[in-house]
Amino acid sequence: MKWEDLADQPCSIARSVAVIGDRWTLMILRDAFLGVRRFEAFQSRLGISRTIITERLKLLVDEGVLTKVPYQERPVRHEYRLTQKGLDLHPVVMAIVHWGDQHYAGEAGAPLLHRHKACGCDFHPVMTCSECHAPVGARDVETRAGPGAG
Amino acid sequence: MKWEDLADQPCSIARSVAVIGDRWTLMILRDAFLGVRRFEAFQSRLGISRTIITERLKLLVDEGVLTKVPYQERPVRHEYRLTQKGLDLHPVVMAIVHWGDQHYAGEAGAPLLHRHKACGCDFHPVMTCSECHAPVGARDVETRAGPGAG
DNA sequence: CACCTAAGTTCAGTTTCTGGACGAACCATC
DNA sequence: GATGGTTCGTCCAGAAACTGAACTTAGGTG
Repeated sequence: MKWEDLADQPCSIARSVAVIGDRWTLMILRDAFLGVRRFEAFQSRLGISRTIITERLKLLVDEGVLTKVPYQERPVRHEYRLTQKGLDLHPVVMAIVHWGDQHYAGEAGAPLLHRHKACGCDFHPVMTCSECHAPVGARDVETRAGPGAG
Repeated sequence: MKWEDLADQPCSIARSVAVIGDRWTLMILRDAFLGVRRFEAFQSRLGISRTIITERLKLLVDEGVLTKVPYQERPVRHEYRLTQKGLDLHPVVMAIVHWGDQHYAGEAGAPLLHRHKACGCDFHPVMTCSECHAPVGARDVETRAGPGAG
């Protein structure tokens, strides 16, 4: 199987991974959630080839995760903003952060803290069931084929 | 910046992405959560180079996400099982699945359904605040440097 | 003996990524 | 009006990663 074939699999992970599943795309999304909006800022923060930045931003725009908004005319310059589809990735990003905090934070603790504006507390994300609202662990879930299965 | 430098960044996303952030590793983890345990099964399900399977399984074992357990002697054969650290990735995987279900499911619906054993319902994951237990959206969170910042 | 399984390894050829230079379109300063 | 700066890219040669296919190891089956 090749990368491009992932998008055609009857699997939501494969389809998502086809879009966001490489290292630099995930790092670009991290920065986007931290408020980074401009090409130069993505490039200098990540310190990687401009070619890759160009290509990844284009993919994310084509997929509707980011949108290109002009912030000045003459010369026209664009910035990249998260769309609603991009904002929907927030649970993915928070879940990855939390896993990193759990397993790779040194003695000093987490590099970043997240405060829930509504309650004012520093928090970590807890995955719960949409139906009964109880926390859900790996062993509490049974998987079976759905209507969109191949 | 290069791939290997990601692990040294003072950022939980970078550190996590250094381990799980490439397409094939994420696909291997998907299969692991679906109960796949053997080299041949990973290889034939993904249809990719055996070299990559070998390399990715080794990385995941070295990182403590999977563990190699002999399931027979003479000849000795191993299977790969998720450790607790691996099971901790469940929220990440569920968040990715949910995003795919939201944005890439066709008219037919989701390819896979997830039932919460405790309540018996098909559910989707909801990210909530560990402190006040309310659902958390992208705009409800404020980020600031933590004790482990660089 | 010939053939099969499971879990890898090896390797030549192809694809992708990297770092660095370059280009376009404008603005500011001297 | 020449020089330099900013922002967002493109282009290219070399390096790294990935692919497909054959091969290996250690046994099991008929």
